[in-house]
Amino acid sequence: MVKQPPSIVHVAERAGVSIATASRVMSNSSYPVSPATRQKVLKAAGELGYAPNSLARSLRSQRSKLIAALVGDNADPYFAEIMRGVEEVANEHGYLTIVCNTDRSPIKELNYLRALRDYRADGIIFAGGGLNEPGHTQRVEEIIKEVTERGAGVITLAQHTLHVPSVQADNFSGARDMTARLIELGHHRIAFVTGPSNLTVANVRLQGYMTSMIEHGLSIDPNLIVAGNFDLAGGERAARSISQMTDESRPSAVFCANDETAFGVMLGLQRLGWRVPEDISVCGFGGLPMAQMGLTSVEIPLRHLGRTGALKLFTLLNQEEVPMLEVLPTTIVERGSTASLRS
Amino acid sequence: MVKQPPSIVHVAERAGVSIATASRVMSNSSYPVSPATRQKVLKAAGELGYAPNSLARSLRSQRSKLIAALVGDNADPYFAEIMRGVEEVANEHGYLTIVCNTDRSPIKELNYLRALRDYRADGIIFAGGGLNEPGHTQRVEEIIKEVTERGAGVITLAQHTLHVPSVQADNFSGARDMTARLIELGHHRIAFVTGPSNLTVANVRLQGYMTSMIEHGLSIDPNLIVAGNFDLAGGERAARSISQMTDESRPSAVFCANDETAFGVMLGLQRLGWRVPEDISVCGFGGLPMAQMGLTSVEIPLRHLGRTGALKLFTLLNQEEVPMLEVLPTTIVERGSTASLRS
DNA sequence: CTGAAAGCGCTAACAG
DNA sequence: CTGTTAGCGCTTTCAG
Repeated sequence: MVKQPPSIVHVAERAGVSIATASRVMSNSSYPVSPATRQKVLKAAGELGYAPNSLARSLRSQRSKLIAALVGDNADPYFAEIMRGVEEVANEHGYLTIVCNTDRSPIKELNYLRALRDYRADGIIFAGGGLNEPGHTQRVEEIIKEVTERGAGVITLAQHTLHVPSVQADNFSGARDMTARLIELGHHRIAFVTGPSNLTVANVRLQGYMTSMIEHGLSIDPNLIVAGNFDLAGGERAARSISQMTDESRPSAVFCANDETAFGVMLGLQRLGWRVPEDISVCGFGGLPMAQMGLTSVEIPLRHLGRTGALKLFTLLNQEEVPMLEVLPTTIVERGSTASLRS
Repeated sequence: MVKQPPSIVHVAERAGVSIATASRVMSNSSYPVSPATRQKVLKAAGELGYAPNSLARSLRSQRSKLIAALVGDNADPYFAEIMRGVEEVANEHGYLTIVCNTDRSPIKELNYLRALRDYRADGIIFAGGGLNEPGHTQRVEEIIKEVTERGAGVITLAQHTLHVPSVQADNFSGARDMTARLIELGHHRIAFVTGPSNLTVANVRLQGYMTSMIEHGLSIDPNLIVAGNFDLAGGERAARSISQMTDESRPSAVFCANDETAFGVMLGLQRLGWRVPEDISVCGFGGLPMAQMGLTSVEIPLRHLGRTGALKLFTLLNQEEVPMLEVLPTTIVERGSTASLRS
C-alpha cells in the first residue's frame, strides 16, 4: 500500500555510480564531479522523480533549513505584511518559513518554541513584543539559550525583554512627530487611544505622544487618554466615550495607537453622526495597506522590517557579528482623515 | 562554540541503562519497562534537559508529525479563522502545523508543496480553492500523488479540482437563502457584487443568487451583476458604479460575494452620501468576526470548518475510510445593514 | 523486563 | 575524479 519514494541509493544504482557521487551532484556539492557522471546522475534522478529527504539531510547536516516566526495574531495584517518580507528573504536563501500563531498566549508560545527547538529550527524570529507574564520570560529565555547554544539564531522585531539582536520601527519618534504635526495643524486638544497596556510598543507610542505634547507646552489631560485595545471594537468604544464628552472637553483630533483602532474610531464616530475630518480629525499608526483607503497614519515599513530582520538572522547564522539594535524610521502619511483646525 | 544538546545516548548513560530502554520510556512506548528503571531514565532526562530530536524521530518512524495548510492569503481573516480550528485539532493530536502563504501564486504553491513533500509532511490541507492556471493543476496532482502514495493525507476545504476528500461550506444554499430573504424583505432589484472570476466559491455564490432570483420569478439584470474582487477596493469601486446608476435602475439591496467586499461597498456608499440600510441594504458572505460590527451576512462556521477538516485528515492518516464530500450548513445572520423595503 | 544491533536517508571524511 | 564507510539521533526487531 505505501510505496516508498526513491532514495539516493536508487538514484546511484540506476546511474551506475556510488551513493557518494550521487549525493555530491544532488546536493550541489563543490566537490568535483565529471560532467559525464553528473549527467548520468541527473538523468537517473529525473527518471525516478527523486527528491532529497529533507529530514535525513537536516539530521545529517545539523541544519534544518527551517526558520520560524512567532506572531501574536496571524490575521493581523500588521504581522502578515512583516511575514511577507521575512518569507521573501527566507526563500532567497532556500529556507522554509513556519509561521507560529501564539494568539498572545504564553502557553502556546512555549509549545511552539519547544516544537521549534525539537525540529531544530535554524532561526527564530519574535515578530511581536514580549508577553509579560510572571515566570514566562524566564522559561522562554531558557529555550532561547538552548537553541542559540547549538547554533541557531534568534532575533526580535519589536521591543522585547529578550537579550537578542533586534530590528524595530522607531515608534517613539513616529508618535512624537505625528503629534507635532497635529499641533501644527492647530489642534490643541488631542486625544490618544491606547493599545493593550501590557504591550510595549503601545506604551512607547503613548510616550511619544506625551513627550510631544509637553514639548509644545500643552498639558496632558488624563481624560484624553482613552483606553483602546488595538482592535476595531476598542476603537468604537473610544469613539463612543469621546462623543459623550462636553463640547469644551472634547478633542479636535484623535491619535490612535494603531490603524485598526483608528478605523474603529472612524466607524464609531461616523455612526454617531460626526464627520471625519470636518468635525474631528483621526489618525493611526502602523501603515496597514487598508490605511490607503484614506487614513492619515504613521507608516512603518513593515515589509522592509521583515526583510531586514530575516537578513539579520541569516548574517547571524553565518557566524557574523550583527548590531544588537537597528531602528527603522517611520513616515507620516497624510490622507483624508486629518485636517487643519479652523475654529 | 556550538554545544550539542544531549542525545538519548547521554540519557541512557547517565541512567545506567541501554539506549533501547531509554528510548522506550522517552517515546512512551507500550513496551514494558519496570517502574524503577523508568524513574531512573526520567530523572536523568530531566537533569540533562533532554528533548528528543524530532528530525531523527521522524526520519526513523517515517512520520514527521507535521501537517501543513496552504492558504491564499495569510492576512485574510477568513483563512485565519479556519486555521485556528485546524491548529486546535492538530495540537490535540500532537502535531505541528505549518501555514503556507501562497499569495494565490501557482509558483509559490508549488514551491511549498515540494518543500512539504521533502520534509515529509504527514498531511496537507488546501484551505482555499484551486488555482486555475494551465498546467498548474497537473503539476499539483503529481505531487499529491507522490505524497499520498507514501502515506500522507490530503484534503481540501473548498471546491477544488483535486480528487481528494473535502469539507466545504454550503455556499450555494447560503447565497440562495440570503437572496430569498432579501426578496422577502421586499427587495426586487438586488445587485450582486462578484468575486474574482477564477475562484470557484465566488462563482457558486453567484449561482445561488441567480437561482433564487429565478425561483422567485425575478429577472436577472446583467447590469446588476457588478465586478468585485473579494477586497475592500473592489467593493468601493462597485459602490461607485452603483451610485451612478439612474434612480430606476439602481438596486435597493446589494449582496456581496464576501464580507470584505460588503465593507468596501458600505464605506464607498456612505462616503458618497448614501445611508445604509435606510437608502440601500448591503449584505455579505463569510461571517468574518468583523461582520459583528453590523453587517448582515451569510455565516460560514469557519473555525468548525477547520476543525472538521483537520479531523478528517487525521482519520485519513489512521487508514480509515472518509466520505469524499462533507458539506457544512451556513446561517443567515441579520445585523444592521439590511432593512425591509418601504417605498 | 533489558540490551545489542540494524537501519531510516543523507553527507563528509578518508582512501584510492 | 570516484568509492567506501562512519555516523547524525532515534526506534524497533531480535535475542537474551
